[in-house]
Amino acid sequence: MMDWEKCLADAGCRITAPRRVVVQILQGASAPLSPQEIMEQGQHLHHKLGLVTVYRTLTLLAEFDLVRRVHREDGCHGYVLASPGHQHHVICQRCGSAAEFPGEGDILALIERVEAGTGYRVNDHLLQLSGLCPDCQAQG
Amino acid sequence: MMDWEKCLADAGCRITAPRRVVVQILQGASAPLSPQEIMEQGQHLHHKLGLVTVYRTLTLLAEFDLVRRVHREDGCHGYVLASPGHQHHVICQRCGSAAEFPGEGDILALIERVEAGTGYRVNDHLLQLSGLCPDCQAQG
DNA sequence: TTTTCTGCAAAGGTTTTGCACCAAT
DNA sequence: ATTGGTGCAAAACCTTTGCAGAAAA
Repeated sequence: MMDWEKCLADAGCRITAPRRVVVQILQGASAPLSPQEIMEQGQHLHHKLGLVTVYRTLTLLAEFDLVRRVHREDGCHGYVLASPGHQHHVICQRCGSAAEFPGEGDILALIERVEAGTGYRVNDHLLQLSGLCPDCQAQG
Repeated sequence: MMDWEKCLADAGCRITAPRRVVVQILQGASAPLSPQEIMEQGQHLHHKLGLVTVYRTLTLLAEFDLVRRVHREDGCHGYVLASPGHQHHVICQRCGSAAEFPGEGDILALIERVEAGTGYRVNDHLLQLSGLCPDCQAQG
């Protein structure tokens, strides 16, 4: 239905019920979800869904850049659907909701300065902001 | 001897041999070390050093911002001594060495733009670059 | 039919907790 | 002497792996 299916199919991967469920849950999520959370929510749609399959599906989706992995304070990883061109997230410290922002321009300028200053060649970057979403700010 | 001791002592914490060892190992490290690695190296200085104590020491040091936690590809966390004002690191993907860079100026500008664009209030940020250090670039 | 995927069970690795002993103040 | 720290063992996690059965192509 969506082009993640084409993306997987072109690579010789099969479109299965568990994979559809994982994507569907992520599509309805406003915050990064842990594999555990994806399984719990996904079992309402496919009650046989196992945690191992969720992990394997997320790994697969991540290989195709269809999902992005973010670090959560609680130690496990969260996953969000990747929208092309918007590679970074702000995560609310209170309710966990996430918003994307485009930051490539600023980052590239920073990276150039770092390369000049340190001598390192920078291939990748991890940028994640945290704070309070508008709703949680209003609730004081 | 150094001011981390004063920092802990002022907070009512004791200066013990294991804590001295953890700090000493981190002082001699050029790359972020995992708790396991800190324990292994630290046991040359204090052979009774236990992994649990390393974890607790790192947690304590992190509370005082004396040490910074970075994410490693292998899933565990790495720790580096924090130098005030230089809050970010570039990590070499090949040899693991790390360099610090000051990026506050660029980051603050970015954060202001994100706050304006998303409505979130940003309290904290995680920025970590990875690439190749000068030595590893030279080695092809 | 053939190959891939799934799900269970079990293992692997990191990090945390409980508790008795030890050490810094 | 008190209080806090240490280290062991064991628990609690998150995540990965092996394998037989199920499902997609």
